[in-house]
Formats: sequence, structure tokens, C-alpha cells
Amino acid sequence: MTEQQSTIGEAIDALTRSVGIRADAQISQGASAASCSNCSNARLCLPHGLERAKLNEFECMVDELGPLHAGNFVFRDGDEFNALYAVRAGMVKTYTIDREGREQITGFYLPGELIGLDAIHCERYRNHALALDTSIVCRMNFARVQELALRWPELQNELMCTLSRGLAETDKLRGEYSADERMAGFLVDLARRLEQRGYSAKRLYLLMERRDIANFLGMAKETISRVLRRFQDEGLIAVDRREVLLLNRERLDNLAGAVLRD
Amino acid sequence: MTEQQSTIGEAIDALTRSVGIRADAQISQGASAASCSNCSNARLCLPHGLERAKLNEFECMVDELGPLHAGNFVFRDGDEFNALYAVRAGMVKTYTIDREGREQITGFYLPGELIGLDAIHCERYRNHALALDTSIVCRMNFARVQELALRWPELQNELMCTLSRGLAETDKLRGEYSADERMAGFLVDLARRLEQRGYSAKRLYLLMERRDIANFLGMAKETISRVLRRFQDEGLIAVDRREVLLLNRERLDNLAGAVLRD
DNA sequence: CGGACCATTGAGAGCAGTCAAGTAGGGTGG
DNA sequence: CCACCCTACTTGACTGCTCTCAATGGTCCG
Repeated sequence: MTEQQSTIGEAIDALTRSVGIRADAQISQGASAASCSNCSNARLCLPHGLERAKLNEFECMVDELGPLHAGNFVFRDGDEFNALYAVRAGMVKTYTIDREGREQITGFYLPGELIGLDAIHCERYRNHALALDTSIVCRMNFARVQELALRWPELQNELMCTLSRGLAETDKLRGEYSADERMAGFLVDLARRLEQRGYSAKRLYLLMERRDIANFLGMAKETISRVLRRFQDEGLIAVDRREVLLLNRERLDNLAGAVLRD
Repeated sequence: MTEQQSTIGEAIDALTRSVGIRADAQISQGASAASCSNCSNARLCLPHGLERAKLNEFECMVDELGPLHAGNFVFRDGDEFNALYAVRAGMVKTYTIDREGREQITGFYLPGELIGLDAIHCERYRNHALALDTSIVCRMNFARVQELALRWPELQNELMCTLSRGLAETDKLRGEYSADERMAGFLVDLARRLEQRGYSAKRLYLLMERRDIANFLGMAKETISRVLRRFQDEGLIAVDRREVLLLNRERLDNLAGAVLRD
């Protein structure tokens, strides 16, 4: 692995160094005890709102996995469900493969976001989860999470709020939107989430390929190209391969408004 | 209100009679203590899995509201969130109105299904909930549900499973499907849910108008008409206004397969 | 009977998909 | 270091599905 080009990639390198893991280590997907107390994502993640003592107890049941490299799986569709995963660094995409072999991307996950919530109600994961870049994830045994949630009202509440937020999010994507609206919605949503995590809200590095974005948004990859080009011609953004600069956030927000409904 | 024409309507009448409420009462939207122990939806609803003693305690905090008439609101977008609602009888649709005044339907709810889950993470309901037919709903104070969920692991689990199931459901609707696939998906989904509740899986009475179905599925109402007609011409269904007979379930399941992903 | 509302049907337009060709990096091997 | 290839991306031409607009038909009411 050579120099990282992405802001996210750079951040991962910094992070992995800080926890004493070399991002370019060969096959080191070992598990080690996590430290939620020191994690900068804690306020966005499941243990959000836990007081110090509880946080210390909570992190005992969290294992840090990684570094995963681009293309490594966190879990696969059909695997037995027994843990939620939180992204600690990097980016993970989830997707299913239907009977006809067609891929359907269900989400892109940033640090602090939980993966596997949709598997709680059955015993198996319902999609593949794949690292898009060098990533670290935290495994949280769900049975133990549930035990703690019985003892700590704030944890129970956080879990339910996270699930509820997920429902509200996906509700937004109903309805028919133009390619422009979808694309703007995607960019603005990503920018906001990155901003929450302390990254630049103006400069996005898309770790996924156009085909993935297209699939996620329900359009053809050629349309992604065309829309990005038009956005660029209109001065909304500047595109250089996978790097996107948001130049006119106001108009983008406006376009995205229909989709994101805020 | 004259003779009910729908199977659901008839069932509601029967039900409302059985609980001593006249369905055609004028403005009787009073609340009364509910009886989950005697409710035929219990196995599909939140108290699913609770033993007798707990069920008795659970139902103490449940209020039955109704009968609501078609067009009555259960709650409105922006109302303070403090309770989940379960449909006891009838059908409820939920929808939002965006800044431009456009309606976006987010769901149709059958007996035993929970409304308001997406509001848990904020203090306010995020959409309007409106009875499509004479309906009875059960109000469950959420703070008290949470208290009970702390004491009863099976209730906590049921809540999380319900939320998780909701996430998995909405994930299915991602992706781009043809008008035919969407329509078939809608019909098959409805048939399955009615079947679970003991209604005919072959004969559907659509309580909502074409415009609502169109909106929900992200298509034009004219397209709904055209697809239904074509389905009829091809012998898949028989349509008489809002009544739909499913004649070739296998081919419908097949068409729906892409959308429902089973 | 007339009005309101919903649904159907037809004609035409447009957005986005498909197919196909061309471009550009990035990586690999000689 | 260069030639080559592979993959991702872009761009163009054409097609087609579904939308929009508009007129008509049905049903339920008063």
C-alpha cells in the first residue's frame, strides 16, 4: 500500500499509528480489546452518553478488529448474527446479492456508525459488509449489549434511538426523485456525516466507484458521470476522479432538500 | 356510515361490536383500557411473547382509542412524541408533507403493526398518521414501555426486533424496479400481511385510492391504472375498483421477488 | 339530474437506461 | 523505463419506460 490519497485514508493512517497498528501490516486482522474511553467516535457511537465507569465496563466487551484492507469482509450474508459492528476508522459498504446475482448496495458506513442492526430480528446477517478502504471495526457481542441495556436505561435508549434514526433515514429515500436530486442528496448527506466527524465538509473523497454510487442511488453508472459533469459545468462542484469539491453548498442543499427532507 | 363493503371493514364492524363499541358512533374517539390478553393481534404486536402475568401488567398501560373514522388522525407531524400506537383494527396510513406541499406516503399499517417507531429518536412525530377506514388503535406510553423493557428482557428484545425488522423491510425497497415489479411487490406484500392476520390472501380490498398507492410506490397514478389493467389482461389478477383478486400468485410472487427479496 | 371525486384511457414528451466506443490512470512485466 | 493491459470512467447515440397533460367514463351523493 502506497501513500494514501484520501483525507479518510490519511486519517486512518494517523489513527492506526496512534493505536500502534501498522495500516500496511500484511494479514493482521487480529482482535484486541477496544478502548471506547479514548475513541473520538464515542459521542456518535453506541456508548454515547455512558458515564466514565459504565464506559469502562462497556468497552470490556468490545473487540477491535483490523486493520481490514479494502476488499476484506466484516461479515457475510448468511453468517450467524451475534454482534453489532461499529466502524472505528475507514469505510464499510453493505450489500446483498439477489437470486439473479444482482448486487444491491444498502449502505456506506462511516466511523461511529453501526452495522448489523437489521440482523437483530433474525439469527443471520442479511447482507455482506465489506471494507472499502483500510478500516478498523469494533465488534460488540449483541447478547451482552442487551444485558447491559437491561441494567442501563441510557444504553437501552441509545440503542432504540439508533434503530429509530435508521428507520427515519430510510423513510426519506422513498419517493421518486430526479437523478440530480439523488446525486445532490448523496453528496450533501456524505458531507454532513463527514463534517460531524471533523472532516472537511467541502472536500469529499469518494472511496466507492461510480457503479456503487449508481447502484446505491438506483440509477445507471453513466448517469452518475453525466450528472457530476453537469454539476461541474454549472459550478456546483469540481470533480477530479474520486475527489469532489463542493463549491456551491447552498444550491446543492436546495437540490438535496427534496430527498433529505429537512 | 352504511354497509361496509370491505372484508376489513366487515371485520372491524364485528370487532367493534365485540368490544361493545358501535362503529357508527358519531364522534366517540374516547380512550378506554385495552385488553391485550384478549386481542387476536397479540402474537403480532409488541406484547408478543409475554407470559400471562406480564401481559396483564402490560395492558394496564395500553389505552384503546376509537373508533376512528376514515380521515381521522391518530397523530400529526410535529406532535409531541410520547407513545407508540398499534393498529387494533382497520388501517392507518402515514405520510409527510414537504416544504413544497407535496405529500409523501411512508406506510400503510395493518392490525398488529406499530406506528411511531421512527419518532423514538426525537421528541416529535415525523409524519401524519391517518385512519383510512373505521379503525381502533392502541396507545402505549413509550416511557412506560421503556421501563417495562428494562425489567423484561423479552419485551426489550421484542422492541428491538420490531425496529430491526422495520430496517430490513425498508432496505428492501432500495434499488430501481419497474412499475410491474413495484406493483406486484405491493400486492404480494399486502396479501402476505393480510394472510398473517387471518384474512384471505387471494382477495384484497384496497382501502387507499390509486393516488396513494402511486405515491407510496413512487409512480404516477395513471401508471397504477395501466399496470393493473395489464395484469388483468394477462390473467394475473381481476380488478373491480378497489377489490383485487390475485389469480396467479406464482407469477406475482415471481415479479415481486425482485422487490421483496425473499 | 348534476356535481364531485376517482379512475381510466389516449397522445405526446422527456428523463434516464442501454449499448457501444473511446479515454485515462495504475499496475505489471519485460 | 516503457509498452501493454485492465479497470474505471466518460461520452455519444439511440431507445423506451414512465410521466404529464388532457379528455372521457363511472360511481356515489346530495
